[in-house]
Amino acid sequence: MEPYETSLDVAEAVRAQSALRDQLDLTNSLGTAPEFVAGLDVSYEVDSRYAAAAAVLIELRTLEVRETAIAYGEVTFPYVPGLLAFREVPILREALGKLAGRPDVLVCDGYGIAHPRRFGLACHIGVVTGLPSFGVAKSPFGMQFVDPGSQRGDWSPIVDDGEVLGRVLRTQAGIKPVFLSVGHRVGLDQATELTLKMSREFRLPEAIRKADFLSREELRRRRRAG
DNA sequence: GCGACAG
DNA sequence: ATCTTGTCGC
Repeated sequence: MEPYETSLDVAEAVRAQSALRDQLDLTNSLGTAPEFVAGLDVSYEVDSRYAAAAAVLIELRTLEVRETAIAYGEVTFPYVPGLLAFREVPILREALGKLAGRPDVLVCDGYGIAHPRRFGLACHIGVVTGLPSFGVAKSPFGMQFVDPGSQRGDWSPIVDDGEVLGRVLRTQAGIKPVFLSVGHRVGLDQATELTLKMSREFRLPEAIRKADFLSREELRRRRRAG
């Protein structure tokens, strides 16, 4: 069974998710100094059927963009909370495949293991690419947490059923925090460190921000072209 | 049964 | 996610 074939219904997707979860590696395999991160994001047309995905490769040391890639196409799977990956992974992989450079780690707009079935978008992307990955989400997704301190770098645990699944992390003083969780082959401390490193100026990590802008720009460009 | 619900 | 104006603030 192909993990993301277009004909899956919700029940089949849940089963496919469960099968993929068996391949999840929660061990940190990032070295002390990863060099390149690829940020991923998807923007949708108004009809929510066609979308643009962006992959932005940035150099961690400088936060400068090294390379970008775009994919555009129809998204068939509906948005179902907990199954976002079945909607976004195919087009994200297409964008990723256009990158010539190889990222050391991927950052997704969404959740990793802080997920109802412990297997969010960042886990999917990590497992299917084999690359280390983690997720940075903008809203709680029903997760239980207490507000972290107001300073940059302050965090509090995301807990579900007594399990620590991630962190609510303040990336900018006095600004709404982000919701961090690991995807694949990355430790929570490493993901936290990378997120802070990439969020020097804004709430969201640069790689995700750039991917967001780029995918939106692609939609605008196509609208203007016809 | 009803509301909540990453993007 | 996306539809949307003005507005407050640096």
